[in-house]
Amino acid sequence: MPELPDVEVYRKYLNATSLHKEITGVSVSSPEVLEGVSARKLGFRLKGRKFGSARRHGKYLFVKVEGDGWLVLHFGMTGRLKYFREPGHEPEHDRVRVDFANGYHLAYDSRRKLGIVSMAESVEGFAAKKGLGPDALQIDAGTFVETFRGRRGSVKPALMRQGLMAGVGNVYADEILFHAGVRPNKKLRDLGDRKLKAIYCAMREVLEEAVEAGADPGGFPETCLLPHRKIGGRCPRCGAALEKTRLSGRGTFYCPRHQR
DNA sequence: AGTACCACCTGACGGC
DNA sequence: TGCCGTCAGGTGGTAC
Repeated sequence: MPELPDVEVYRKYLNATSLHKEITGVSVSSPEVLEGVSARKLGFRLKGRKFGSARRHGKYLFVKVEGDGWLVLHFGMTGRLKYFREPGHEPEHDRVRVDFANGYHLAYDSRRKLGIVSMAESVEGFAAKKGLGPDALQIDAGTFVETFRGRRGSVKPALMRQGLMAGVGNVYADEILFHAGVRPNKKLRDLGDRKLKAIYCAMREVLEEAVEAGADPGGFPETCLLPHRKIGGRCPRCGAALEKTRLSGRGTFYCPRHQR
């Protein structure tokens, strides 16, 4: 799930639940998700401290640890957060858990363990180390056009390259191109500035609406691709059968009729 | 510079 | 019912 809108929703969730409470413990049941920090060290750095507010860059969530750097969360394909109290309510694949003095816990849950939990001294430093481009909701139209103009290759894989721009993943790339009326395998060198600007506008609209909808697939209007994004799905605008192809190894859906 | 393919890991689903 | 192949919204490495 977690692309930019999902992570933005997690950020709000974390802000609403987990700030300014003393951390009394940290347990790591799957140390494989830790990157560059041991379970012991993570506990040592968090215990007795509190979370300040959270930031997001692309698909990464950064939680300020008051007095000591940032906790970094990346969700891979199956990660999520859950704040809970009762022992029976912990999520099924609880990999790292933070305990608070009020008796509640924040769980980093990840079935496939493809995400990471780490610590960083600064958001900017971490983003630079990972080679992340500007955030997809922060980038301005001019920078967007310059970034993608005249590049080799197809438009969709480029939109998903976190080094060029951070935050867009497979599903939202399809959604954005659907709204912009551009075929995912369209070569960037064949797209003029006007069309790139249209893709930029579609991107903003799609991402902002997705955040508003709580990144809940059920919260998307029927006019979006997402509710129809499956084999046998039909274009909500013209009823044409959606095509499914593979691009850069990723499942890709589009309407053959008005994405050209 | 891009892309295809594999790997990481686990589970769901469809076909037989 | 059970087994098997395939696929899944992320990222990173390798080999063209």
